[in-house]
Amino acid sequence: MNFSAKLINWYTVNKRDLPWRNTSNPYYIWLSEIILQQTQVIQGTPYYHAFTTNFPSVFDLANAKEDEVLKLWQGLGYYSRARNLHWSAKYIVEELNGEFPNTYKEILKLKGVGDYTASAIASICFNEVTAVVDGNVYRVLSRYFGIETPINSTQGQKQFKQLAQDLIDPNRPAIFNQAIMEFGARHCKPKNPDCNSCTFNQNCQALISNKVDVLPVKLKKTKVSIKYFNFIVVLANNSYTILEQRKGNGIWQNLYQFPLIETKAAVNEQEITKKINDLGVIPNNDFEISLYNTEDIIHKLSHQHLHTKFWIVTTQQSLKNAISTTKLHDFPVPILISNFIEKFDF
DNA sequence: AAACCGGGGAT
DNA sequence: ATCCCAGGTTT
Repeated sequence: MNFSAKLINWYTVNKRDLPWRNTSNPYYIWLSEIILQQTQVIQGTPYYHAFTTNFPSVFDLANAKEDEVLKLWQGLGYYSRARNLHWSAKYIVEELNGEFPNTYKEILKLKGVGDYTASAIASICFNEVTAVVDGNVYRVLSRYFGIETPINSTQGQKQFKQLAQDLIDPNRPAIFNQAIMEFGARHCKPKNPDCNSCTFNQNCQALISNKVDVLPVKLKKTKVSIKYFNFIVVLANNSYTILEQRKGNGIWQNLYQFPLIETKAAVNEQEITKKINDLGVIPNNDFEISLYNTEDIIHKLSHQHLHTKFWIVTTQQSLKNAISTTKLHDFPVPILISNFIEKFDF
């Protein structure tokens, strides 16, 4: 039996019953693929249910406000996915008459859709013979064929894409693509794969050469930078506060937060008071300040560790652009802010 | 080619 | 503490 046939046999026995496997509606498959980018199934599944429930059709998603889409995406991370999802829904409605594109080439024109996602949708929904290459596929193929080309090099990306394209069953592209990903996720795992019970253990080059634990090869780890975030939690007349929307480049684009003062090092109450005075957030600089968390909250992102202080600033002044604290839950915020809102007794 | 973009699961 | 996750975009 060849690689493809063995793989599909494994899949028919071992596949999970996942929500998006019960549909071939390209809109739902698209939602699932965007949600699952760099996201484990266990984390993405609740969001898939939320989006299909709140936006049952591409028209519903296109008609939503961006804040609504971001709010539903809150906590999932990589928020450009949500913004691009919304942009693409409007594009499909306005430019394509609401009809989902049905070829790899046309699907690729959607924002937030690259080679992997276009291949996945084209194969699963339209039986186009386009091989997917995700993290699972890199791992399975690098091990089975003993390929040591770094998977995050330009050469590696081309090599593995071509190999997957050579291997895909042209008669069953949808099954093949899902099978190789499921096999990577469930059996050929990053750590401690069960090679003894593996259907490929007579032919796996990594197992034969004792290289299972070094494949796939990946270049360089990015180093983490440390930042110091001071959120100014205004509490005016015990019922109003201030939020700002993050603009421009950087993390959490278009999400909301308490006014942020970033510093180059940890600051004390005196220093932050001066900075608040300079900003002129509170009329007449008439406020009292206290630190909510005595120990910095260290919020860890892939490339940054955010050493965070929440400063509680109380005042009796009336503020412009203030919102009722009862409305705080309506805004899309980073999980760091959401956790604070849940804990703090507004 | 390298940097950037989140949050959480698995070990 | 480290690696990884049904990756894509920007610089």
